[in-house]
Amino acid sequence: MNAYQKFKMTPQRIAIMNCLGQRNLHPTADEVFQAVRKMLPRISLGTVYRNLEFLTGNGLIKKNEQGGGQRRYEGNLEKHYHIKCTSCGRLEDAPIEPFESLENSLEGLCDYKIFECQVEFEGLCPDCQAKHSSRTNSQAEA
Amino acid sequence: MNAYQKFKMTPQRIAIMNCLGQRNLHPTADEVFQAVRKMLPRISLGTVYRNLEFLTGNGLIKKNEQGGGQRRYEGNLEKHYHIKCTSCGRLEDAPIEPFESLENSLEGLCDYKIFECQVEFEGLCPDCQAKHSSRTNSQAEA
DNA sequence: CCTCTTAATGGTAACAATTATCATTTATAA
DNA sequence: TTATAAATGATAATTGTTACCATTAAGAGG
Ligand SMILES: [Mn+2]
Ligand SMILES: [Mn+2]
Ligand SMILES: [Zn+2]
Ligand SMILES: [Zn+2]
Repeated sequence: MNAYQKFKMTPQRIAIMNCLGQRNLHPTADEVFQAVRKMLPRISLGTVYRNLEFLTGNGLIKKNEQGGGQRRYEGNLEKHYHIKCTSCGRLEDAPIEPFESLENSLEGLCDYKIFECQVEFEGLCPDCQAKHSSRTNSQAEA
Repeated sequence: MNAYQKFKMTPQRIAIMNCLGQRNLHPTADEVFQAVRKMLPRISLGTVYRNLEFLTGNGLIKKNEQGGGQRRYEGNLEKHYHIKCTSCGRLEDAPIEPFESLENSLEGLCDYKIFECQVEFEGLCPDCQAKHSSRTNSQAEA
């Protein structure tokens, strides 16, 4: 019995899972809503929020709460780090393995019971670097 | 000339800075508002937001956008990691030094221009551990 | 001291993301 | 079937944040 079948998977939940199935995709609730309503035109945004929460709570997807803006969700359950573009908000998986030593580094150093360690690199994506340098150039020209 | 004096520091801005002066304190905008209005009863929440943004933009304080909930601010400008209690939301500084190797680990591995690396440990604070175990106990008793 | 100019403020309305509510629909099981 | 419970869609409410704008405060000459 696969983990999937332990839960009541309604058509709405399946559609949401499918939308998150691909790797390195981190849509917001509204982006999931827009994608899913192509298959289920009558689905409501509330149902999307409710089920993103349900699926997260049951460990079928992951919620990404970092970043001031909207919450993001993903289907990639493997431990990994993220890179965020501070200019356009783009979020993607970082192409490195998690640091074993980092995860355990607080052992015995504080009274918290640590479960997880979120790592998010911040920088400029290639597109935004291009935009930024072209803007600098045109300013120099003017 | 101290960095402070390069900017017009209104009484409101000074009060906000004072509120953030202590280490290991990460109040939300509203918590800053509540604290500051004890000194300046006529200050408005909009002014607090506006100036938290101003002070962040000028590097006098730091904004903490991680965590789904409210934004948090702090006066501690040194690079450091955080621990967040997933139960009560408490946020504090992690008692370890940043990992040099982590910060540079993406060098040459992606096309982003990386500036920063945010690290946030997640777990249960001592208080919430106590609450949680006492609840478990009373369930066992019942 | 007066103006003039500009920046900052307080108060409030608008906004966007998320959550709550509730009547209706759907699934499950006696 | 009928009964029961869970999930949904539609929409209202809430929350954190931003935008707006008339008023106030601060400087810079004169
Ligand atoms: Mn990811
Ligand atoms: Mn801190
Ligand atoms: Zn970008
Ligand atoms: Zn706690």
